[in-house]
Amino acid sequence: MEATGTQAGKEKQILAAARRIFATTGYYQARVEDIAREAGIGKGTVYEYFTSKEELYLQMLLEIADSYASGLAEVIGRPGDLREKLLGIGRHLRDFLQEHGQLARMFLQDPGPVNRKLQDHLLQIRRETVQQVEKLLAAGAAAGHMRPVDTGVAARFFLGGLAGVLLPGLIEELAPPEALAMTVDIFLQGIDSS
Amino acid sequence: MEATGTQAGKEKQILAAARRIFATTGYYQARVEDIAREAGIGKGTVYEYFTSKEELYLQMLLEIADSYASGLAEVIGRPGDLREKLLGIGRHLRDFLQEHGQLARMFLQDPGPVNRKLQDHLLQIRRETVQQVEKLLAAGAAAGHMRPVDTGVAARFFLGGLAGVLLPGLIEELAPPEALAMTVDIFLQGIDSS
DNA sequence: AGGCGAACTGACTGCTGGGTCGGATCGGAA
DNA sequence: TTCCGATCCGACCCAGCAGTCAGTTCGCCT
Repeated sequence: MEATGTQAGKEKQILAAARRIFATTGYYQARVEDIAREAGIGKGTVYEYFTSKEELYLQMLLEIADSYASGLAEVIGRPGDLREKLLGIGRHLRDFLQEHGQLARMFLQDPGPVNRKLQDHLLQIRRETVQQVEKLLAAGAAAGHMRPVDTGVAARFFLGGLAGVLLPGLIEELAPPEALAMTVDIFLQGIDSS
Repeated sequence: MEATGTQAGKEKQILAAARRIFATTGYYQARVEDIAREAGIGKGTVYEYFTSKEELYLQMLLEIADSYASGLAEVIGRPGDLREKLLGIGRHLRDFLQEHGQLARMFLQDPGPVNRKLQDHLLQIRRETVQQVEKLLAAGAAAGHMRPVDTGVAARFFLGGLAGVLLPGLIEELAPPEALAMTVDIFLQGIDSS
């Protein structure tokens, strides 16, 4: 009764613990008992809320993926010019990586029964993201000053480049704060036609 | 005696089998027995050549990583202007992903005792790659027409962007052949100052 | 107080799979 | 042909852990 845990909150509690444990050890090395301990409950209780380790893992990743996707959509929806929006996307990605850095790499984890089920969902999110950026670029093209590059390639290049600049910051050394703006600027000049 | 396997060749044989099995199932799902079967030998024999599953895995990944790194250095060393070299890097990455697509994601796999030991080596390779590209860019800057962007950010942006354009081709749909050149062009214009 | 169901628990079970090892097989030297 | 070391093999051993379940505690109602 000392920890947070009023009835339905227990599920959240377990998910949060799972996030921490899975993030540090990965799926296979994580023991359900560790997650239970981290959540301050008994192992059996985990199975009152989730039918299996795999299901718990799935639930956790989907939750995170969805929060990322909806956050991104919100950022893109905010008013502003192209540069402002691209910066917003970058910031959103940066914040996400800061919070879920270790978990993010799990989206690229090895295949297997666990991830098979995730693939469709994650692919869907990725497609949507690319499409949203494409739409931004198409709008920019319509507004004039943009040379006629393939928006699909440009969108993927931009997103991949962002990851290339931001992700290493977590595993290598911290990316300087101005790296984000630089990236956007290089990209913008890259597609500019003025 | 039907398969290839003359003495020292057996180690290569096992490594090749390991590559195939690990690529399809990932580290944890792969059973040593499967690898042995795939290599056409008994499970015990695997342990004549490798002390453990983990060591076999490590050996395999390091081999691939090194072949990637040395191939890249060779490509960069070839004479040609900046555009030609960047294209070469892209082609090299594309070919590598085509051959080792599934394994490539393993470099980003979950943490744990297995990968800990790899981290330094892979980080080293990544740093070298970034530095080599930085050097190319610095040379381009010296040669004149290039605005003064941070070469570190630009290099990471370029490499990440390449991966963003090429990797999805494997998991999503095939990247069109011209995507590579487009990527390089966008990037080049992005850093151009003429 | 007392009774009841819901929530919780961790000792226990069964299985999976890494690593071992005694014995089989091979191939070349004498 | 015989012998011997090197190589190969897979049945066996056992540690680790997901999932179960019989028993306990909790908290609410009467």
